[in-house]
Amino acid sequence: MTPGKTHISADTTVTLDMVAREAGVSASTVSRILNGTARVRESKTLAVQAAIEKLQFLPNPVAQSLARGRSRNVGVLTQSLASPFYAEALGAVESALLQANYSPQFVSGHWREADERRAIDHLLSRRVEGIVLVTSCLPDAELVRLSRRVPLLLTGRHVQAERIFCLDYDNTQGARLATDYLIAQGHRRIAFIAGPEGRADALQRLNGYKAALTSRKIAYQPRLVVPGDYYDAAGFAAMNRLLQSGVEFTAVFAANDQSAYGAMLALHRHGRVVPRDVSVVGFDDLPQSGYTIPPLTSVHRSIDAIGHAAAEAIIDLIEGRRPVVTAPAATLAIRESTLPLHP
Amino acid sequence: MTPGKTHISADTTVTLDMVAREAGVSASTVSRILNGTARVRESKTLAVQAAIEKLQFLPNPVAQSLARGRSRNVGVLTQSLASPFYAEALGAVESALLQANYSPQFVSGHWREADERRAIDHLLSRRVEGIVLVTSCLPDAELVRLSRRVPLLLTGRHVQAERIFCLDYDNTQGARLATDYLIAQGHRRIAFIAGPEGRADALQRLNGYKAALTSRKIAYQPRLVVPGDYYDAAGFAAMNRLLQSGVEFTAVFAANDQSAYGAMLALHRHGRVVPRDVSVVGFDDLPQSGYTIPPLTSVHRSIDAIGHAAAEAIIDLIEGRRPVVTAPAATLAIRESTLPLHP
DNA sequence: AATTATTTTGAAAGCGCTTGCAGAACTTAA
DNA sequence: TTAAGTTCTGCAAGCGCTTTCAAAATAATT
Repeated sequence: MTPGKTHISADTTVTLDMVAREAGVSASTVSRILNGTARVRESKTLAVQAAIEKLQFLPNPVAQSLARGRSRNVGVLTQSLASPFYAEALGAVESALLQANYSPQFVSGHWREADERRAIDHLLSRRVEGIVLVTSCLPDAELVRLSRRVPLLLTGRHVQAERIFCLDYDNTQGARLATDYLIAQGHRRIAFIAGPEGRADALQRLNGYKAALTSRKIAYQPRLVVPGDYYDAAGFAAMNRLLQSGVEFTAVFAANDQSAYGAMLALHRHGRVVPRDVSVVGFDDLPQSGYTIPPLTSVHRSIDAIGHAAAEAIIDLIEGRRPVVTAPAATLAIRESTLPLHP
Repeated sequence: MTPGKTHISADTTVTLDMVAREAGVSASTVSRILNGTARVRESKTLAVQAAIEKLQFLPNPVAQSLARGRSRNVGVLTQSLASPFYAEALGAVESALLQANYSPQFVSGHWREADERRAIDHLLSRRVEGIVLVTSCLPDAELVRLSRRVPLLLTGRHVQAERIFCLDYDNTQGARLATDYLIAQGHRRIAFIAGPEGRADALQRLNGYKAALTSRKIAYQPRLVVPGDYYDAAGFAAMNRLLQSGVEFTAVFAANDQSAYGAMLALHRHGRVVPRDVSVVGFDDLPQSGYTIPPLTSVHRSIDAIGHAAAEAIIDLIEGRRPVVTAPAATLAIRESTLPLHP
């Protein structure tokens, strides 16, 4: 193969020594130039750069990791790569991490403790220097224990520990915002489709709903709250239950957009028109939600900002700094699934 | 810290030598036991296993990679982690790869050549042994060149080369299926909302649409075809154009589900009821599509199966085998967005 | 011009694991 | 019991890079 001006070079891997030889200097010098860890004579720097260019040298990060004793890998655990909500966050985490020259290692836990544990072991064996937990199923104690091995960035939940930083994205306040809005529109009988039991963020959303009600002196009615699990199917089922139970309500607040989609379909099936008969509000503001019929009013948080913040915080933690990040506050994207009660 | 029976051990990293010393054997022996690369006396094996257990030893994959000259990393390039369609495929790829003891390295290209190139460079520098390209923006020649460095698994497009394996997921046939169905329902004026220009899969879908028409002796009418880009917004705009242009049509086939969502909203805005006035069919069958209003008829392919197949194929390629995988054929998920023309 | 303080460099020793090679420990055959 | 086979096992040499240490080169002082 003739050595051509190819962007992608031939198969033999070029090593640092080869560069050193080509440039007529020692390996140490090349390394120093590469890492900027010491002054080097201009002329040599130039020669080395030329050699690198000529040989198309790419340092081998595996060897670097081994020599430095640092992997520059950070684990990113998500429950499901396929969830539209998390997917967006991951994109943000990825770009921020890459920018800081860390390599994200994505793994997923499928909402199962055992899977999550296995995934984390995988990350540990890969010598990650920190882990971003985009929600976690594991008990607090286990996370605390894990944090002794490697710093943790946890979203959606609060666990107190030296090396755990929790990025709260204000579920409570978001839920309040949504409920307040419905109340302001004159609604009094507001149903709530809950998230999966036992998950902190789901609980927070429920609490926000309750808080809004009580602050406006509206009695909290357990009958208006139906269980869900954040999936469309459960939202559908929940709304059916609600409709069949005969409780009166003029609005529904769903713990997330997917539940809201399901609920809207159920309403549609029962001949109830959104928003004329029932107002619906979701939570997450998926990109999708601007194109449902009708477009869904939803609690919005910049997932992108959250992802970036998470990445930055874990880097701070890894590098021994105290993270100073704040997740942006929730806002309400008002669209067409809500209407004042008596126009 | 008292050495307790913790799942997660203390901070000092345990090395193979420590295990060797603890078990009273040499490092080589430990290595051989770990890798099963040679017979070892039963008694030593036991001793080593005990030592491993006691010290909670986890081999350092970085060192392994360096020593073996193999990373066991495989790159997975997707255009957008956030796309609901790809996210699902990634999950499948991940699990298959992990199962075979490879580590997926996800990166995204954002549909931009430059970004994709950078992402690939990142993968190469990470010494991946193969790359799964869940679609690619790069020109054929570049992929061919890349394939000389590392085997490639390409989906959504066909490029001929020694170490490129293309996993076709039958866009043409899927589009035909959808169009045929509409025709069978009596529709003759079928509009088509296209995908992004220049992308192979988008073109294939258009071709499938055309093929179905001509095979039924229906003249292909360019006026019925409007451009889109696979996003909801474009689907919305496309339908508006169609409606304003005044062409008659009783059904629409959108190049993907997201376009269909946008189109349905536009129809809704114009007071056209789906499916009574217009039948709509999508492509991809996103999980979402069972919960739109009305639930969307869509071309379905098991993304999960595709992801698995892709992972297996790239492993075959890496390990020097010829992949023998076939993507499952497309089927049509018939739901409520379509109706016979004259019931 | 002779010293001394600085700045550059290279040699060499790892990082934690794998593996070719050859000697040690057992077996089996004679 | 001894020679010839087999089956284990340890030594040592890497894998490709970083980094310490001390020598070499250069610059600053007297």
